[in-house]
Parts: sequence; C-alpha cells; structure tokens
Amino acid sequence: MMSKKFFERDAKIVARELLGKIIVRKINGVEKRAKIVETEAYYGREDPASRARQNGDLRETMKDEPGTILVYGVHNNWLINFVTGKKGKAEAVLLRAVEPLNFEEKSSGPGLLTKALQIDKKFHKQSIINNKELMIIDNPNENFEIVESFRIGVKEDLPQKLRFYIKDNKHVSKK
DNA sequence: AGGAAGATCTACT
DNA sequence: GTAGATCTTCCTA
Repeated sequence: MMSKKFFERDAKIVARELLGKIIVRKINGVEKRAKIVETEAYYGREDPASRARQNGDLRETMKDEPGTILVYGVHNNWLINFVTGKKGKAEAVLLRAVEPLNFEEKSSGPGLLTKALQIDKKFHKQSIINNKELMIIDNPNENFEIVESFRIGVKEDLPQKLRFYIKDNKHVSKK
C-alpha cells in the first residue's frame, strides 16, 4: 500500500515511480489487478496543458492533499489522476495505460483503462490511500527500462519530457 | 442558459 | 489518415 509520503513528492518523480506498480480495483469483492505501464505528470499555472490553469473545481482538487483521486471527463471518457506534491501546489499524475493481469479488457489508453476498471466520477476527491475499492500496491523484483517522452494529446507542452512508460510493453498507448 | 474546448476512441476510407 | 461521436467543465451574458 502506498503512503501519503509517496505522493507528497514532485509529480515527475511520482509518475516515474508508479510504473510497474499494481493497481487493484475491487468490485463486489472481486479483484481486478493491472500493472501500471504509462503515466504523465501535470503541473499548475505554469503548465499550458494543465486543467489547473483555469480556476474551478479541478484546480482546487489538484491543490488538495497528496493521494487524492481526481477524475476528469473529456470526450466521453473518464481520466484518472492522483494529486501529488505538497498540499497547495497543484500537481497531479495521469494514469495513461495499464497492463491487465487477471482480466481481458483493453486498457492501453487513459479512457480505456478507466472503463476496464470501472472508474468513474464517484471516485473524484476520494483518497487512494486506505481506499477500499481502489488501491495501489508495490511490486518489487520488477525489472524494466523506463522511457521518457513528451506528453500526448496536449495542444501545448512544456519543454520537458513528462510522459513515462515501460519500454517494449505492448499495453502502452499508441501514437 | 448557451456555447466552446478538450489530458479520447472508434470506424471508415 | 481523417472525421465524428459525445459529455463534462468552465466562461460569458
């Protein structure tokens, strides 16, 4: 189980370290497990692609406690983020793709993985720490190479590589 | 109340 | 490769 301290660091670091971890979704006592294979980091006002740029609920949520779940809708899809950094900083990590471990649905994209794991707005503003239906657990002894790239689907990116994925993993989203 | 934009996905050519 | 579907969120009036 991840601690609050894990999420209390820079979004870029958390995004990188979330790779390879296992996300567990409990639905009526049944567990769906998947390995995180792709993430992106988002920042506050200085980030042209971030929703924290505008005022509103999303910006406020990004400034909430680290480990807060942020669910955001775009083009008929739910996207899930975890708030990172110290409270008040407005940072988050987007889950972009996971590898199914004990189920079959496609989850190689931010909208697809929320569908596969049945994540929707009801998780918005809940915390990933000590959550009964959704949790992230450590996966030691994993060995993989991390690739960095620019973010996907954003109109204007930062001059920094903020997307991270596991090299050669088949479930990383396409582009 | 209305409108436009968007961190997407699918299907068709 | 391109277009269209479709809905949440924020901004304007």
